Amino acid sequence: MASRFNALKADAAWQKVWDDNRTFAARNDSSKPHAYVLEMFPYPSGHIHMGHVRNYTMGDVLARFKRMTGHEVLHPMGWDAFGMPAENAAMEKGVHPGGWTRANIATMKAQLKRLGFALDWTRELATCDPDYYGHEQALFLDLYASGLVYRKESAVNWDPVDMTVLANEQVIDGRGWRSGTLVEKRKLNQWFLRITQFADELLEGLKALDHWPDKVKLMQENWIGRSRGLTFGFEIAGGAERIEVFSTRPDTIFGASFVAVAADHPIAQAHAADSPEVAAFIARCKQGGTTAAEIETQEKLGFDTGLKAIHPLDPAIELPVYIANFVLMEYGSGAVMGVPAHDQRDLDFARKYGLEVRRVVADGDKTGAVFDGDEAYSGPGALVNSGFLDGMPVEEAKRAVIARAEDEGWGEGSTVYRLRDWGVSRQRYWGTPIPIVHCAACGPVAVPKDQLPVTLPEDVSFDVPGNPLDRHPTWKHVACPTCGAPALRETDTLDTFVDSSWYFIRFASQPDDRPFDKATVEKWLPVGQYIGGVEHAILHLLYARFWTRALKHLGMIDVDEPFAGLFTQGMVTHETYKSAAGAWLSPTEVEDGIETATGKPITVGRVEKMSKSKKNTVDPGPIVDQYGADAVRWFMLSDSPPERDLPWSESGIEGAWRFVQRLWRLFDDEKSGEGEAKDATIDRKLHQTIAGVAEDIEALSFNKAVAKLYALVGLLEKAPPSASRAEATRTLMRLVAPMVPHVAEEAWAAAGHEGLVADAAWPAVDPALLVEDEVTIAIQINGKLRDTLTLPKGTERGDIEAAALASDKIARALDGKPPRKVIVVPDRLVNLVA
RNA sequence: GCGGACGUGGCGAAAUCGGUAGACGCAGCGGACUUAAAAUCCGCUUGCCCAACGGCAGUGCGGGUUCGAGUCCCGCCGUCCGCACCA
Repeated sequence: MASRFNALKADAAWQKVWDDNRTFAARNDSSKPHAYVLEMFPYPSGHIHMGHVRNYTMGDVLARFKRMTGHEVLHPMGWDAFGMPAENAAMEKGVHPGGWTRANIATMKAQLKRLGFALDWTRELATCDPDYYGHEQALFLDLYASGLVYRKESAVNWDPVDMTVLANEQVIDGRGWRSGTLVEKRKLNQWFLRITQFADELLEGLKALDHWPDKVKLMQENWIGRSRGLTFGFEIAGGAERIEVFSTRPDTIFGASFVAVAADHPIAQAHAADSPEVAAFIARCKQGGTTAAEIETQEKLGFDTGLKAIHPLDPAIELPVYIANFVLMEYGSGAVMGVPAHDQRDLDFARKYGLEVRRVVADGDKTGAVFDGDEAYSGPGALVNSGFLDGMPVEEAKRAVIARAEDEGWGEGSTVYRLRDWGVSRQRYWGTPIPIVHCAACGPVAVPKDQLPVTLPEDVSFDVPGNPLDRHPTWKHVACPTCGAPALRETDTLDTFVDSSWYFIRFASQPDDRPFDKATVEKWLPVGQYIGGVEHAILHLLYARFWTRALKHLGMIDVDEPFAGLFTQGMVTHETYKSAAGAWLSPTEVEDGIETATGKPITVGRVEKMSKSKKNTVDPGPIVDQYGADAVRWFMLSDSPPERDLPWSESGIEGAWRFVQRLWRLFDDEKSGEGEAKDATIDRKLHQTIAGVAEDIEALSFNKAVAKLYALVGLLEKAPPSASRAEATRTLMRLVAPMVPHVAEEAWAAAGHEGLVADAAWPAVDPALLVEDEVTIAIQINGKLRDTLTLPKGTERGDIEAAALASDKIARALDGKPPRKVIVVPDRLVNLVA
């Protein structure tokens, strides 16, 4: 008598059992091998979205599987709780960022629990809790003491109407999001972490990360951007000044036709003092925001200073010196030589200002000095029109120029990085206060550790733009810790990326009196498998790697890399809908191509990332209530490979729900207990599935594991009763347990097992059952399939060939002519070349 | 602008080492069961040609290497992601 699986009831019951038994609490001192499975912790925005569900389901399957294969598993959860949205909510709704955040955490925690994740909630943390950020302040001061923290001027987006700093996100089409005014760059004194000191280590360390996606390693490599080149000086005609430039293409030095400096280069600044025109041009360069995309896509502008730079290899050549808006003060020395023929940006600039374009690298048979066209040539070739370099290939010429510069003393070979130091100052309230006091007499002074945490004041207002900490009546006024004189607290807070740069360490070890215990951390780290969105491929992951190395540098931890394995999952997407009137419609407002409210037909748009603006989001809450946690989890794992986008669909979740019911019927089916005969087909399929699913889960190829389980279930459903069928059905409970744990527990208990399936061992594989004794062999003529044969595995080449030639279809296709050549791949195919 | 990826039926995909393209799921179509519906079960399902046997084409586009290419190489096109103050 097949009953229905009541997901609502079973979900709640088993979740309570896991909670009551503290089934998923990790024990630091367990003798089992340790496994640390971590998903990127969420920002508490208010509700769990499908992306979270997908991310945490993947980690959960792995965590549960690791437990079943004998590991002590750490699978924690927490909250990346500082950030701008809380302040925006405060401005819009008049709520306190802290209250808003904590309410969101409560909501989202309940939603996560509803999905039955095997999480160790005893280690839950929120970064906005002083118990967390106080330890972070201590770590910041350790870095400060070791010289890894410093202060310098750096540009921010400035809204001149609201008189406030804007995040890049708050700059829309070059304008402040509230005021609508054009944004400017403004310099502020800010705190920086010396990540560049670790540039080389961070680059070299990538090589050891075998379980990271190649694309992420490549992106980090390009981001760090190590390049070897020549740093050299141009003398200025008739002056004492010298301009130092860096070039990765010193070989093209005879092709230089201008020198360009950044707007905030000292030479530009010096000339601004004498010339209103220069000052005006520099002011123009300050327009616009600070993002690389904005700077590099804006029109390339230059201003001829009238200065002439003397070519170091030929004093007769004088190059004009421009101030240019595309040269960055942060990279190299803030000045470049322009070689238009072999760099696209330089070519655009030269054509615009009518500068010489001289070919110095041969492009095939094009060797003339006059360079036509608007496409720079950056490929390989021999040097031409370059004096002593003529005829050398590019790499040799680079070495020759560097050698000569070092010989003659006007330059030297150097390595520069694209990576810049990490600016961590934020002019905002809802973040970790930077534990520094500014004293007129003593300068910046670290807050003594026994005075930590420096906590955020609760009584703040968001009715006017700007940083509430800065205008708070009392908070920033303190005595200098060194001399006792009246002083001011730093009112900037830390970038939230600092919070997420060590949370995985605090998960592993959480003493009250210090950030972590070294020995305990080393039991768990590195994280075995880290899972999250690819949008974090560079910044978060690089900062966390840096922070780990910095702690090692301080002797606080003996770990090089925080994440041994990394997986970046795709987004959850959904169709978009528009009403007849052209407004976006949410999926709940649409049924069968009709807008429910108006009865009018709708337009179905592209499948896109779920977003509020397109209204194509699906709230997991009601879906879980309707279909149960297992169906939602199963859907998240099915069909799409985890690194690719997953299109959410109503029919898809229904299919997943039907599968959970099918499983239950199979488990509940009384005939599975009957019969004594063995069934070799089932035995073989079962063991292939055990091995295959294990392999797929380890590789995070959940979609493939799902397909294998479907195939096994399909076979069992159709099979007549037998001992093999009964055993396979019982074994199946453990195979699906990591993915659909609630129905698995229910069936496990109903079958009379003691204990939980969550604590059961992964079934053992009989290797003898993994191999097939017969194989299907394809017979091709000229690579085209003409017939297939079933032969015993391991049949000899000659016998395979004979069997192939004996086929009627083959004989007909060959039309009596013997093949010219026969290729036999044992156990695979025969290809006859006619 | 720079950097990274992806592209296979109506849809999500599979093909792990260059060896039978489309496993598995969704949708669709036909059938069984039912007074009816739901649920469930069975069958079909890349396109074109053929009564059938079967044949031809086919993995974004154009070339190439190979007995054999979704897979390797060269050149395009399209889509998506990141770019340092969103998290």
